[in-house]
Amino acid sequence: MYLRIETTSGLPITRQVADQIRTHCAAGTLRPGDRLPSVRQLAQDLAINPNTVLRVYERLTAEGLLERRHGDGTFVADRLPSGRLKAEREALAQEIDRLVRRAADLGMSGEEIHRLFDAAAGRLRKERDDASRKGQANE
Amino acid sequence: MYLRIETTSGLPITRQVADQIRTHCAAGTLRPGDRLPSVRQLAQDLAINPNTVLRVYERLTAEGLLERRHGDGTFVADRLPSGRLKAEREALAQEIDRLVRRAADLGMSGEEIHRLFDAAAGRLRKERDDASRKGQANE
Amino acid sequence: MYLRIETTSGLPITRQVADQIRTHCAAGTLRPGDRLPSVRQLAQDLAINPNTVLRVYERLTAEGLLERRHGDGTFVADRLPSGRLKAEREALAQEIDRLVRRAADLGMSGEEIHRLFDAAAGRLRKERDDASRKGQANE
Amino acid sequence: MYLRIETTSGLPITRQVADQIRTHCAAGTLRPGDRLPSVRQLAQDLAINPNTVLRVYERLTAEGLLERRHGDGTFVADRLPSGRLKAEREALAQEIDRLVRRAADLGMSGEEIHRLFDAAAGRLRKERDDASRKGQANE
DNA sequence: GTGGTCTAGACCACT
DNA sequence: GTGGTCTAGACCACT
Repeated sequence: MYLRIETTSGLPITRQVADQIRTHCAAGTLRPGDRLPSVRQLAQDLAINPNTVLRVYERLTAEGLLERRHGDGTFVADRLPSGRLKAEREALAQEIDRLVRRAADLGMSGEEIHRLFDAAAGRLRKERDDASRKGQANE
Repeated sequence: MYLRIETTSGLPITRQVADQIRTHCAAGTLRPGDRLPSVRQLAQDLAINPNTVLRVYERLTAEGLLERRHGDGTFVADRLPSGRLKAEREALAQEIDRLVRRAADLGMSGEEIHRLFDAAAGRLRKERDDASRKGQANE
Repeated sequence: MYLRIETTSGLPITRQVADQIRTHCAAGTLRPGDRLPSVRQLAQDLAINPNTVLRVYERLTAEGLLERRHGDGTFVADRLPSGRLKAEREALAQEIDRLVRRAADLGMSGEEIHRLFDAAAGRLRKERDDASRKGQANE
Repeated sequence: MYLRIETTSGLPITRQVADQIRTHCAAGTLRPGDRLPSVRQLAQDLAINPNTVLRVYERLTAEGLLERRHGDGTFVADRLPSGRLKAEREALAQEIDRLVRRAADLGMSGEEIHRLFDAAAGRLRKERDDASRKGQANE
């Protein structure tokens, strides 16, 4: 599970982390019963305060997405609320709307945007290839 | 100048409004010397509190993007800080990065994203066509 | 709305405060649309940390019992989740169960417990009479 | 000695177990020199972690209520701290206060509370009768 | 004024 | 080790 915080995005840290966990649950990268990193561990990985992670876990637990077991750890709920993937895709579509609107305001053509998309997709593919190759090398 | 607020985006209202004004200045939709809507007017249009608009105008004035003329109104600065367009395009590229990353996490292919983008672009074109046709009718 | 914290009860402060607000909502002492004390105000009244109050309001909002309006205040939700009163009465019955069990373990007779109940009820009646008389005097 | 844990009460498990042992010592159900269940046994009976039981025994030993004899077991102290029963009854009276207050907040009359109490007492009597009858059968 | 986010740190409860 | 509660305090966003 890759999580990352973008300081430039303007979104509160808690929102960014929660969104990404929601995405992973919807996509199946996180499955029912999976253990999440401990509060302290994730806080250290993301270089944020443990209370901030705790707040995210609390909210997602209230949403029914996670389960916290005292003294044991935090887990993806056994029975995920339904319709997650659809909701996530709709949220994504809405973000694409926003982005296209902004690109249009900047006077970019459709082709330019497609090119930016492709460049971003390429960068991501490369980044993840590198990561997995490195992972193999470590084995 | 089209401005809109998305309550679902998670971004603070001030940030959304400021970003859009910055974009318009960078793109040339707003040009040096152009008058912005009055604080009260914009607040009413966006259905937000005037103080929120005021804070945006203050912030953009501090950035050198706007000029407030006492008793007259708020205007785009005569001499815009340079490099705005480039900065805006870079910010956009970064958002596209984030979005592609999220789409990938949701298990979407590059083609699917392009399709979503085209749909969004189509919707926007239609919306603006309608708006301008309606505008002509009003003249 | 009377709220009080008992340090001897062993229950976390957040739980005590949340329980009492739930009770008031179920009983109708707090009605849909009613404004709650501000986070800072309630924190001061109860002599606890504002973050603690905030956490209570957050949880009850997630439960659908309260609504927070940014920059405005916290309110009882317009449409309360149904079945609150029944749930509260059941919770109370369960507590009475616990208490009777403990009294029995202490070797108290049924009559003794009834007498304790009556004494407690008398004390409370007197306390609230005094409070309302004082309230009238202040007018 | 009957012990039970209520997950709905909001009280920490350690507190619940310790309270009940204190009650039994005050009431004389547990007498000086009596052997308590082993840490593992009690943990198994209550379906909790042995460390949790251990912490309770440690705490009550520090209070002077229990004595741990290395390699032998845990026992009620030979000389119990004085005034236990009175303290327990006062704690109970305080809980009744809390409960009456909450019932009043829920708009219940004194009669209703008495009725709830009688129902609870009846249930408990039946439960213990059944348990002792079953116990005789086992002999 | 109102709520919201985040950090830092102490101490507790459960496995 | 794990999560949970609470305090203190800084700074931000919205009415």
